[in-house]
Amino acid sequence: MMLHSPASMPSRAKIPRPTVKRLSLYLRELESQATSPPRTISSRQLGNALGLTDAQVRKDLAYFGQFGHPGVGYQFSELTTELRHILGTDRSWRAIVVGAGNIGRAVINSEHLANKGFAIIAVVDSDPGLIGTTVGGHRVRPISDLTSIITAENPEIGMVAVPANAAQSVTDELIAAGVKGLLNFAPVRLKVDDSVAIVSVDLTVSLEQLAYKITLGLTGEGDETPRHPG
Amino acid sequence: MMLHSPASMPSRAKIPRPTVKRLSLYLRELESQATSPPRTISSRQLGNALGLTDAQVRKDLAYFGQFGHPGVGYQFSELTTELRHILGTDRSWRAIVVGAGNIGRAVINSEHLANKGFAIIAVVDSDPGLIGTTVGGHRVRPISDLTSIITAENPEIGMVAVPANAAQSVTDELIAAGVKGLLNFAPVRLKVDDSVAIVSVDLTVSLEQLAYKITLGLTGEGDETPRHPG
DNA sequence: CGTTGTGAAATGATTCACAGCT
DNA sequence: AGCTGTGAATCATTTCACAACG
Repeated sequence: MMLHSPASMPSRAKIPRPTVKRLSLYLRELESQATSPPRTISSRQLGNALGLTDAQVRKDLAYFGQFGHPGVGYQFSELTTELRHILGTDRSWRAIVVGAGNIGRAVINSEHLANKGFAIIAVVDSDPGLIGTTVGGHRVRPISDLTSIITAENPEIGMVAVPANAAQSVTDELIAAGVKGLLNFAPVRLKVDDSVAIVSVDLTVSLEQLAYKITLGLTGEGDETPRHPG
Repeated sequence: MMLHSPASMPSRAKIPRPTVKRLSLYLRELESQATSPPRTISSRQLGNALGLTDAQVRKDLAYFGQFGHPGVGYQFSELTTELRHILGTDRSWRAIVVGAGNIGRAVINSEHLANKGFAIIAVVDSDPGLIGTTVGGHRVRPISDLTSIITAENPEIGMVAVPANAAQSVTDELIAAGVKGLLNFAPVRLKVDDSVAIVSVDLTVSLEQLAYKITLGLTGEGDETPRHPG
């Protein structure tokens, strides 16, 4: 089974950053149409569903291989499998959640996590009032156990769901203990050496983007819209 | 007082979409350094804090006016005020939250909302088990009241925090009732006419992006990193 | 002198357009 | 006929480099 890592592939063109985000959308769309026939979908159909051009869809997919069938389109099952493989959700991931507050609880209880192969192996918090309580089937453990938990269980992912002022120290601990990636919900830029991948979700930023768009009368989703429609 | 709407400005250059996201980051950084001196910050300092080049910072800000002082930099208070004005968070916004599940509760309880001028005017849900309960000081009301609440209170924003299969119908109702913008947490692309602004937050997409980055060994935040560092 | 604001150059991403396969 | 994959062209964004300013 081939991996999509630079070393194991002969040498692939550089992937535009926006492309990877769209791969998630392609997969989401395919999965939402999980109902049986048709067994194939064309780049035009897939693009229409997401507000993208057919050329964009084909170009994105072609960066990773030749999954399509000329005259036919893309097979649902084949493309779904490929996208999961590219994105890495065809394997299982383990995550430790730091912070059992509002956001932490929402993430822990999200059924989407498990569906995508993400397993929460532990939940920790610094609040004595939360430690020992149960959240989504997980007993909240003291944050002082963070390093020993990671050493023992070796999760690849740390989810930072603590207030902004605690985020950097939590991050430092997670990295020192050996996590490979961070999902950051705190509204700060985390300073890290380049040994770790980061994806951030910031509600404040999203709200400001929305306020900006409303004020200017910009409509639609904006990041998924063809630039030259027609 | 000038508005940053197309009609009221003499005619401004087109704003790159990535620029607006960075404006939020600039504001976030300024606010996190709210402690007194220094009273000014240079484009280089601001860029360094966010992993951006100084030129990027200056170019972004220059799209909206001349806020800097040559030889000095940008004044904290002045730039903060301007950014809030551009992003629209110097006025107040009202939002109705649809869905009092995991995500809905997290959003409602987020203190950042109120800090940024976003007021929740109502929470509705379709689950009889939730209706009547209190979430973050708000009594959960039946979703059948959605339209009448909007008609009466006229919130600009609807927050869609319902399962994917309910998201489109909720959206249709929100738009018909007159909201101007949507913050969508459901993992679907909402189909809307172009009378409404949308910003989406999809945890599944974020997780997949993270899995992809870890698999490829990509490090850092990726969307905020200078392309030609040095 | 250090720093901004900004054309011009360089880089990156999207769309076009069409050869080639089914 | 319908569709993919892709080089070439177009469009968008970032970086460079420097004049002008305090």
